[in-house]
Amino acid sequence: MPATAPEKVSVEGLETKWAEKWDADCVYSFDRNAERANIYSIDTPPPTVSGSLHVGHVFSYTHTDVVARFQRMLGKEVYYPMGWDDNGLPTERRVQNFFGVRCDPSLPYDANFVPPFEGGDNKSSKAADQIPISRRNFIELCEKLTTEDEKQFEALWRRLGLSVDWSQTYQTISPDAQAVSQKAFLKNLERGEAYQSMAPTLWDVTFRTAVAQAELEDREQPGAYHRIGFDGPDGKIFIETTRPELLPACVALVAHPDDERYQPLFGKTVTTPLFGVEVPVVAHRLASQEKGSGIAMICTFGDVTDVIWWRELDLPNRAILGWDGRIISEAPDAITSDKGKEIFAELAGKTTFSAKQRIVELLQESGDMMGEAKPITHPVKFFEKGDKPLEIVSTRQWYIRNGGRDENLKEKLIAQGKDLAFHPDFMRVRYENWVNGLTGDWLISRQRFFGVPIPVWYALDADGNPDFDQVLTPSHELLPVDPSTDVPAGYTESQRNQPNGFVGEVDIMDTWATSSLTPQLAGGWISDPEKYAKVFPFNLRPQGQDIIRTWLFSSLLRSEQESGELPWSNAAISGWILDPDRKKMSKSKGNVVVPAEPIDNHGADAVRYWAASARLGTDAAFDEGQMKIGRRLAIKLLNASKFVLSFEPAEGITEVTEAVDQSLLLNLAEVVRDATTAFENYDHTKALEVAEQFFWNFTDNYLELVKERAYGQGDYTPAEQASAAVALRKALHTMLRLFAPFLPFATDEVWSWWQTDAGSIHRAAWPKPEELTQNLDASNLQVLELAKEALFGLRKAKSDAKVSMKAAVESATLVSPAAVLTTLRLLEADFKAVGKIADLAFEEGEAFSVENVVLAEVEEEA
RNA sequence: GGUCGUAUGGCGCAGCGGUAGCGCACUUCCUUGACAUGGAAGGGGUCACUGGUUCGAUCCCAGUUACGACCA
Repeated sequence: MPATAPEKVSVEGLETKWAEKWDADCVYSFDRNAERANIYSIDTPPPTVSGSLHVGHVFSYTHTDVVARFQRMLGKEVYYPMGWDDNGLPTERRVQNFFGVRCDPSLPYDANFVPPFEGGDNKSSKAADQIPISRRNFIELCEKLTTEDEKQFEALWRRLGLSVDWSQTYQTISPDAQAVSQKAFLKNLERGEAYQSMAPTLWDVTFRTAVAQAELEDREQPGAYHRIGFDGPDGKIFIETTRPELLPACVALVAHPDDERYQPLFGKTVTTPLFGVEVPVVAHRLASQEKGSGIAMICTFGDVTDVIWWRELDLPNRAILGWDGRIISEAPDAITSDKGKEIFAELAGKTTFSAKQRIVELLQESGDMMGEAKPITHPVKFFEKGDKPLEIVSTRQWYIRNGGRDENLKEKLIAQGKDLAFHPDFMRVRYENWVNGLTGDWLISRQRFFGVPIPVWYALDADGNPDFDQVLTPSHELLPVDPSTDVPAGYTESQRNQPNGFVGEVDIMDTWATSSLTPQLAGGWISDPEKYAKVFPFNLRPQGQDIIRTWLFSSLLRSEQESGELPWSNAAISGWILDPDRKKMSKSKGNVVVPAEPIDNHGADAVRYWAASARLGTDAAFDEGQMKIGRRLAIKLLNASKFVLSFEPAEGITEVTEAVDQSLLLNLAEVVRDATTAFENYDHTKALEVAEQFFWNFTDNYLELVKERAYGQGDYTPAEQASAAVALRKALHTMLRLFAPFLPFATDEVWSWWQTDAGSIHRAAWPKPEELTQNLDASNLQVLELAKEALFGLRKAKSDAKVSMKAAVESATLVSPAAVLTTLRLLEADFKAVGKIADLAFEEGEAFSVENVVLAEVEEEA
């Protein structure tokens, strides 16, 4: 096939040219008519569109893309969709600040609503200045805003060369996503996997919402031990507490059962200072003998240990904290003394901070507190997005069973995890640790306004009080519903909030309740069951290691509950991008690199090369040096290809006859084998490495050695010339395809110079070793390596003589081990040509070298 | 504190039970016919530390230290 390479080749401008061409030719379109067995489907992570992109995204998405491209070339029909995550707090805040609105689900939908402004500076605006609008209006604004963000993301992904089918996209707040989320919940409810419960709940006072185990983090906080005396049967008993303000919520004192100091007190009672409440002294294994005085007060509720004690020891509930994090107005019934009631009345309405100050003053006045508070630092639980410590408040919440309280389910989930191929394998441990460490079911209700509503109503009794046991649900065809505006079957809107009527659930679902359904969302569980059957279970879930406990776990759980099967067969876990100081890149550290920059500076293929050079599960540095190497590779590929294609085989000859030419193809066949195995094992770095190593050997050694012959000048027969030219083309044809997943732009550019009828390289067949080795003598495998050794000797001789590689040589002797001398003699003509040697002798020796070099007379330049 | 991972030339990384490799950087050399966004030849590491297994360990095992991530 004739080739038409440009005069001067360049990597500049390839991104735009090829992104447009691929789009126009639908190179990456998914053909839904393919057989299931021949489909490779990817559960792409939906990026948070209201967040900003950084190079970490480029890194991990490239890992997925090289796999997608490999599978496509293997002949698989690749389902590679893109999702946009616009459900959740980051988007909620952005919409609030951008449009100056806030979501209030109690308001009706206003079809003609116009926001007060557009383009807020994205800094937090005051709630008082925000116009309250209905949930539907809010979601519409969200879609409006995120559409812009999605365009930017898509443009970047196209520049990077992700082979996504852009007709397959979804949004996590879209009506379809809401329907999927609600249907899955309703089915959980029908099967008894979702339930509501009144229980102590970790509560964020800023966001005024319950928080799940997966959203917690511990932070070291300053605190102080206060030494407080309780009146016991034989005098004062001192406890040390960091939360004296919870004294009115005290229900018991607790010590370790083995603690001899307190054993005599077990079963007796003591009296709380200030409030005069009689509380028992109890024993529990979780009480620490070393901490403080070894005896602690149990309050409802100071921390999660209090909850455990309260539950296991069957203690009363004397909660004193409200949803706003302030002391409630009504004192617990246990406080009966006038003095106690008086003090409590003074505390009511105070924040925990000022309540603590006041209590300490009172304790010091009454002499119940010993000395001053002792400052300490200790770990305190926070909502990962919050900045105030979590409180524990008793509320009614919705839960989904997750194995935290069910050993059978836990075992099933662990077993499912063992069937999932993690890449790298050790990442499974993180999943198992999380499952084994679950302490309770998944709290999925959130007291927020923006999100997917929990699709239920409750019947009201004759007094207008909700009967939470009478849950009213919509039929699946009506989804999505919003209980704050829609009406349950059998009721009318006029019955809302009326005695014997109904009330809509106001809570929304945890964003993970929707994100855990990305396989169902991306596959079209509701919207396109036919497609869903073709793509589910997915072949690949790519994701970060930090969200194994959340996204991976919850997705696996939902699929297990819904269909009893794994949602994917492979999970590819990418590492982090570290800045040059080896610190994790994150917005808060201010060390984020915007992805457009490296693409501008080095080109997409170069950036992809850098990303693809890092193995799955391994953190990588942001390394521009690596991108320069990738760029050099892409440029070299263009130049070498142009050169290779400049050699036309002599008319009608297609045979590769020369030993060194056969050796090249035999070696390449091994590389194809290795690269294929590596890719099949999700080891893309290995696949890249072997291809790259071969390529540089190809240009530096083989190409140099045979180019004189390929020119056809000198004493070469047409068969010898053609042997080189044919081998060069075959090798190029294969190497381009090996590089295609990594350098999609440069490879398709070269491909287009000569494979004019074959379409995009990205739909070409992945190379097979057999394509190369037909009619070859396998014993020639080592010839290329020998030639290389001899070539090194030749170059060293010239380099030592400090002359150009092209300096003419009158005579020289090639010394080599006897065993290979015969083989080397076959290459005499090539050696003489590349070394410009007039007279080449061969001689036996221990190692390869070139001796007795006599340089030709050089005419002195004037 | 627990779990997992990492520790190899200045930097970034491969590797393997038999006394170390690649790329960048560095030194020296090469001007013209694919490529100066190039080519060639070199120098440089007791493979974190301590024990153990082995004929032999950078590679296997145990422990220590440092760094990172996740969890508490």
